[in-house]
Amino acid sequence: MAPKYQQIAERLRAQISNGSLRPGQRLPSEPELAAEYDASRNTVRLAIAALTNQGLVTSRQGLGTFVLEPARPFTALLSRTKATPDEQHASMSLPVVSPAADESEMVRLIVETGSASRNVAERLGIEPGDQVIIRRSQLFIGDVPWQLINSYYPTDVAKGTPLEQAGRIETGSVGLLAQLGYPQQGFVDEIGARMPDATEFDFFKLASGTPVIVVSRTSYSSDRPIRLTRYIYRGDRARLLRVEGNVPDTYRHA
Amino acid sequence: MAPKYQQIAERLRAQISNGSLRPGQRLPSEPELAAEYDASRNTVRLAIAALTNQGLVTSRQGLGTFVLEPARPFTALLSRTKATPDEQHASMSLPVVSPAADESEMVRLIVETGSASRNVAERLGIEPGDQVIIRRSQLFIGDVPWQLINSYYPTDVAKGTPLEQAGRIETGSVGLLAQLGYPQQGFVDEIGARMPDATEFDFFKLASGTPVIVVSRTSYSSDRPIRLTRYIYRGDRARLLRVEGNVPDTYRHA
DNA sequence: AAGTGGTCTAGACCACGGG
DNA sequence: CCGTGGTCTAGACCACTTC
Repeated sequence: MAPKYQQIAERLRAQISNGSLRPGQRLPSEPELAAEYDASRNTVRLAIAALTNQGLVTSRQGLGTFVLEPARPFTALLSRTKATPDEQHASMSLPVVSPAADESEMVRLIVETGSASRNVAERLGIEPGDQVIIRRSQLFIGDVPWQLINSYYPTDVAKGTPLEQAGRIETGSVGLLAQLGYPQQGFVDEIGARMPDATEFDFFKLASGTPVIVVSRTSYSSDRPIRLTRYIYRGDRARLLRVEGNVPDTYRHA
Repeated sequence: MAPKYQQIAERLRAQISNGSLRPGQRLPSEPELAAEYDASRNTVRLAIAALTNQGLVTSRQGLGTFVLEPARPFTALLSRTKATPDEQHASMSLPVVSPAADESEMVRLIVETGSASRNVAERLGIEPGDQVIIRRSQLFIGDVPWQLINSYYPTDVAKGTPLEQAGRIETGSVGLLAQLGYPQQGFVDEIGARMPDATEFDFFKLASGTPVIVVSRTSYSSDRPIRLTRYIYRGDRARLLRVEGNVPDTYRHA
């Protein structure tokens, strides 16, 4: 015999998946559910908490609890079959293939100096606590928060360069690094998922229970790491696409 | 003024991050915390639920609530600079680089026939509901559940072949497909993250709040999809590694 | 003002794990 | 046995939204 709150959650889940509770629709209020299932309001709230953690519903004070729309994922390319390495590295962000890349728009860029955490130091080949120059960007597609980008540069690479200033880098940061004597010759991507921190939670307006995907790209020039870039996406709306070998052109799953 | 349960959560979070509560250590019991913070036990439980959802602690009935060990991630390779395409595709699973691949061990393989979901059908170029042959594997590293692999084959490809039988494929499934007239010529990877379903939750013995990473690989032969393989990892212990261009050999971050 | 979810209390009994 | 977390109740008051 499953606990009562799990039974209530199961009934509501079933109503959501069979369509009798549609996306956007309001659930019965907590007192109504309590009466319907002969339970206390706290027990009903336990059931709703379970559904919230699974990303099925979201509650708003004063309004009610609503079935979430299934997320339409955006897709970012990790590689392109036909792009030259230059093209592939020119853009600061990973290219977006769906929907149209034109909608992409950067709205905020913060440049600051900080000390390297253990993880950052390890990848940049410096000591934890060493100064690094950090460029933080927030990108939107239309008005939807799409990704956070945090780039870390060793001080000896970026000190006294336009990288230290806020504002767009006209030639692209890869081009600028090449001009500075650090042509990008390769990179390593590490891909992981975790629960968001408070900043990420707020930026993406996440529902509780939604993870983020993190792509950590360490770029190298002549065997020396020159940059670490972290691309952070909300897990429920991002798909990373990678193509290898010959595949038909019809792989663009919406 | 933040709600009391958030204040309690914040205090406990601070004790965890500053080391006064160490990984593996038991938290004070719920009645003790209630007394310490002059709160009811339900309020303490709200605070603990918040920490659980963030993957910081886990509770076990009859024992207590414990600070989780920070996960030591395993790393799987999405690409290798020096491997030939054949080497790269020979293994059913993505190669593990850390720790030693020798520890990898498959313990369970189930082969069944089912009907294609919308997502599977779309990628295999068939109709939803069409029959597909499904091979499900569970892999461990040592005795740690490491990944789930679900492979979907169109019936006209796999019907009457060893793919339909349980048991290892001696030449590797890619070699077998080539013998059957479907040499693998390319693939598309789609990478995403989501919260686990019940099967995944049990297999990985996940704590509430841990996402899974899913790599969906569609393999093509002569412009025709011949297989869809889903590699499912627990998000807190998996890192996917991808190398492009020339990088030093020291990128093996433990 | 009325209805919603958010927070909180002070109890109760149950299920599990270890001595 | 006892102490742990798991479930559940029946209230209360607060904060937010809409009318």
